[in-house]
Order: sequence, then C-alpha cells, then structure tokens
Amino acid sequence: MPESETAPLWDLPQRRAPVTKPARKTSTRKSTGRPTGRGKGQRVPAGSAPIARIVVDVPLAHLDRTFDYQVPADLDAAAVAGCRVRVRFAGQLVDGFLLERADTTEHKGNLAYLERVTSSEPVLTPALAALARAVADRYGGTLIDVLRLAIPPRHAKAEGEPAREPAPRPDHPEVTGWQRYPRGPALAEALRVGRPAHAVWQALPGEDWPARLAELAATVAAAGRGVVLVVPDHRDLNRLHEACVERIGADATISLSAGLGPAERYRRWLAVQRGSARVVVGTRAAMFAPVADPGLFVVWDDGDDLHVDPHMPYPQVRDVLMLRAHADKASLVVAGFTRTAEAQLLLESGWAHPVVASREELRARAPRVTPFGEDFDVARDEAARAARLPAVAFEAARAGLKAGAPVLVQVPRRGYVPGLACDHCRSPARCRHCAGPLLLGGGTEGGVARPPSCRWCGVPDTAYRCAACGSRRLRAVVIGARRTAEELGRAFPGVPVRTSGAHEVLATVAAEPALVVCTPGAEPVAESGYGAALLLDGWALLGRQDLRAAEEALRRWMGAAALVRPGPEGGRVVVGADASLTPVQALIRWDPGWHAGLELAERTELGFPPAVRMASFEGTPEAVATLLAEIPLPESAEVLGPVPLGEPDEDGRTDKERALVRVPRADGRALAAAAHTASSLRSTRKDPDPIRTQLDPQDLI
DNA sequence: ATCGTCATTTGT
DNA sequence: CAAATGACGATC
Repeated sequence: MPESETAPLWDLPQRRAPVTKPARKTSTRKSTGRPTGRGKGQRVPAGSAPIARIVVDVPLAHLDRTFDYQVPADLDAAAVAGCRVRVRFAGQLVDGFLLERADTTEHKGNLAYLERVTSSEPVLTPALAALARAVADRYGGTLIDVLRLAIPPRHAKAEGEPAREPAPRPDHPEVTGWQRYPRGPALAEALRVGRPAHAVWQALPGEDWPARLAELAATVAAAGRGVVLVVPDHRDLNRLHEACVERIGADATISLSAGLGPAERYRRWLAVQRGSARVVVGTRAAMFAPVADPGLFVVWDDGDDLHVDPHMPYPQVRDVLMLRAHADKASLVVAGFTRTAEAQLLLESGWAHPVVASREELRARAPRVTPFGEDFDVARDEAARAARLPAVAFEAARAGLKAGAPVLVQVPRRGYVPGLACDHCRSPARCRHCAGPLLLGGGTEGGVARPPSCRWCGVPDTAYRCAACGSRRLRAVVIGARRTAEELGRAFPGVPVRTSGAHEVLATVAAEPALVVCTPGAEPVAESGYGAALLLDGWALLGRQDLRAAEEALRRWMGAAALVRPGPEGGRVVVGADASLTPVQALIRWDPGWHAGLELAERTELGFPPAVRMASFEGTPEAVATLLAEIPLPESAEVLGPVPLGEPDEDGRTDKERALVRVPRADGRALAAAAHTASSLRSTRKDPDPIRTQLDPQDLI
C-alpha cells in the first residue's frame, strides 16, 4: 500500500487517497445498538476517578493540551497517574502519558476508553509535568516535545528489576576547598541549612573543579536533599562522577548520559525517579533528571554549545535549571573558568551572587600569558621557522618540555564562518540598521561584486564606515592555516606528539614531555598540569562572525590555560591574537568577569541577547512570510529580515529564509507564546512546509 | 483513520 | 423536497 494511504494524519503534508471506493457499510455495528466495545466485550468505567487526562504523543502544536478518556474497570489498577498508555486518538492508536485521574470531565460528548496501559511505572510525576510545561512555555514549544527529551524511551526489562534501597545520607563533608573564595563558605553554609542560593562561580585556574562541585553536592546530600549537576561532555562527566563517588559514595551517585545505551539509560533514570540516588551527574539530558526533593542544581561551563539540546524546542541547560531552581526553591550554581554574558546578567540583575577568588589569589594562581600579533618574530630555530612558530611560543614550549611536562597546542578547527571586520581596528563589521553581522554575499551583480549585507535584516551596506574608528576599508578575516602535528613535531625533534580532536578525544595525558595538539574543547587533562599552552587559534576564533565570538574565544583559551601549571612561575601561555583585543586582555589579566561585563554592556547597546529575547523562524520564503503576517507579536517586537539562509543558487535565490524577532526581556514570555500560537495555526491548517522555530538561538550568525 | 457536521448534489 | 453524497474539521 502506498505510504500516502497509511500515513497518519500528522505526517504532514497530508494527501488524501482518492475516494473511488464504493461506500462502505460502517453503520451496521451501530445499528445493533451496542456501545463502543467491540471484540473486547462490554467495557465499564472504573468505580472511582473514572476519567484519565492524557497527554497524547502527536506532534501538532494545536493539540498541545490534555484529552480526557474513560478508564475501563479492568485497567483501573494499572492506570496510575504518570503512567504510559495507548489510546485511540482520531482513529489511530497513539502513545500517551496519563497525567492524572479525575472524577469529572469538561468534555461534552462521548469519551473513548483507554486502549491499554503500556506500563504502570509512574514516569510522568506532577513535578516533571510542571517542569516540562514550564520549559515548553519558555521556548514556545509543546509539552510532548519536552517530555520526549525528559523521559527516556522505555525498556521493559529495566522496569522489572527491583528498586535499590535509597542510599543513606552521607556525612556532612569538609568544604575546605571553598575557603579560597570569599563567598565560598557562605555558599556552602547556605546549602548546608537549605537556604536557596544563586551563585555564579568563577573557578580559579588549575582548580580541581570536580572536587569543589562534589563538595557542594555532598553538603546538600548530607542535608537530605537531591542534587543535579550537568556538564558538557563525557570527559567532564567522568571526572565529576569520580569526584562525587569519592565524597558521597557510589550508592548515592548516579551518572546519566546519552552514551549509555537504551537499557542502561532507562535503568539509571528509573533509579533516580524511584529515589535511589540523591546526586545525579550527567550531560545535558540530565537537566530534567527527576531527582527527589532537589536542593541544588549546577551547570558547569554554561557557555558550551553542547548545553543546547538539538531537538525541539532546543532548551538550554542553564535556562532549564533556572526554571527548576525557581520552582523547587532550590539553589543554582552557574560555574566555569569563564563567565557568559547570560551569567553576567544574573549577577547584574541581583538574582545571583558572584563567587570569585580575590585578586591576590588570582594573581598567585593565574599563568603568565603572552600574546603575539600577526607580525610576530619567527623563532630563529630552523625547524620552528618552517612551522611558522613565533619565538615566544617556541621558547615557552621548550621551557615546558624541559621542566618534564607536556605542552598543550590548541589549533583551530575547520569550518568556522569567516567574517568581515574593519581593516584598521579589526572591530567586527556591523549593520547600521540592526547591528547584525555584515557578510559578503558572494557572486556579482552586473559584473560588480555585491556589497556586503546584513545577515539578519538583509540590508546591503554600500558605504561601510567603521563605528569604532571611522575607517572605510573592510577585510575578510582569513582563517589561519592549520598547523599540522607533523610540522610542530619537526620543531621539537624527539618529543612525542599526541593529538586530540574530532576523531579521537583523549581524556588525560601523562606527566611527561609531549606535544599535545588538540582542537578547542578536546584538551586532555594533564596529570600534574601542562608545562605550557600555545593557543594558535586566535585569529580563527576571533574572526568568526558570531556575536559570541569574543566570549567563545576567551572560554576556549581559559579552558586550555586553566590546565597549565598554575601561577606566574608555572607554565606559560602564549596566545596568537593581538594584545589590544579585549578577550586577550581578559586572558592576560585573568579577569573573565570584566570581559563578561563589557560583553553584556555591548550586547545591551546593540540589542543582542541576553539583553533582549530573540526568536528565529526558518523555512521557505512563503512559509516565513505567512508566519510573519499572522504571528500575534507583542507591540514591542521588532522583526529583522527575512534574509536568505545558506548558499544561494546561480539565480541568487535560496530555498530557505530566516527571520528574527527581538523583544525586550520583559516580553520574552509573550514572544514564546506568539511562537506557539503561530505553530498552532500552521498545524491546524496542515501547512506542508515546516518552520524551524527557535527561542534565544545560540548561533546568531 | 474515523467520526460528526454541514453544504451540495441527486432522485423523485 | 427528501435522501444521498462529499468536503471539512476536529480529533476526548
């Protein structure tokens, strides 16, 4: 049978099978006067609370609400609140969750019966339902979309296994590691007595951050409350898990990650749900972990884009944990070596307190940083000259290796979007209209090269003038050539070269001389610190035409530099970027808070997130135009674009466009609600062309 | 898919 | 003018 005839209605676009069949006799059953039961015998409603409110698993935004069903008496015991069910919905059997049992219904008309209870495991607890609803509302998405992210797929075998005994409370731990931070002891004390605290923690370079976070988790666990700690990737997870097991015990700690496989993943998630563990560590999906009585939520390195779930509605870990901390009156710690503009906003709005070491402590711990510009002195050493290695970098590496330590070499990753910048002062070229990023469109128009145009609103700029220095000249920011491991190896004969990157990511390297070449984010931890770090990706990181480029560069650099032996007498850090640039200054002075303050001020002035809330809508030009025409935006909304997305074809057209909408933060909820309404209108109409809706998108290229 | 509703067509 | 048909929309 062709797909179009069996495809469920919500497989858009819908094509109706031609109606050529002779009319079927569908009314014979009815004419017998028998009620809905057929082949299953007479079904009677359960004696008490015979109504079940069901969240049906259909992807249509306008069906984002519950539907009432009758609970047949034979499913009365199995149909518990929170369980998974199957129901007949618009003629088809679909999965759903039983949100609650009730005595009455608002629905006029006949109610269908639950078809069956898939599993009586109460996976959708009231707390999780409330969280998923809040997340859906925050992002203009649907409840079921969030539930798909929050509840792992069922694995029957795991449900049969008996629940572990709840782990005993650990003893109150020593939190001496927090003495180095002036507000550290106060944070620990608040956690101990269960007073909700909101903190932005800036870890010292060389800090054993998994140990510090485990101390906080142990404090909360000892007070009898639950903890959720979320890290970007596997390597961070392993370190943190180990630290937590050491301080809290293997019984009380559970590690959740996507890499576990379906059975183990569900098994551990159930263990959390059943209250067997007080402390959950995990990667981003763990942000929804249904830990009992949560007292503390932690996100480590909140600027990492791995903290954004790539599935609709694209929730971000820090934002979700903020919602949870608010709902549960729990504490939140946003932590990292650096500070995002979002975290800075939490501080400046007074919602959170900074936990930062004193300047003296920082001076004692921060590595010495030396920048080199494009016109650096090439090392005199012949092999180093061949690798175009600057003299400072060569010397720093040699000193580090001589001290018996490995040396970290950070090289750019391929695939960054090259941007446009002022030829004179290197400020990113911005649109005069909306301050969006200017990019070269490519191609020609009447034999003349197209002028640069705004990536957001599409307005071309034929007479660019730098806002910072007035220069009229633009330059394309060239992505520096990747220096290969071999080239570097030749500069240091006899030294082993290890690589860590997309293909194979190393977790650790031994405390012996070696060159460790890696792409940003893939830096292994050196057992007793690196002897030096060469950050050779400066131009590539800063040249990205991305509003987060500077923040991201600093995050990458500090992430690497924090692995170097700390202190001015420790390993040196050499960075390939101009000393006059603010992220470079922030690195030299080890002051990410200062940088975040500047970053937030700039974004406030330019109207970028997080100073405003944004939504992006991507789809065919027609679909985007329709959406913009009907979306009930708040008065304050400003529409940017739409602009073409991706590479245009030879006619200069693209099949995809993007529009951005920005509103003041106060109207963020209204913007999300408008996005949801627009999705509902589209799904009601069965519009065939999908629109990708994203709130506060990470990438605003 | 499937049902009910309502407008339109068809049969007397 | 009544009955049959079909398009449409909600979907419990």
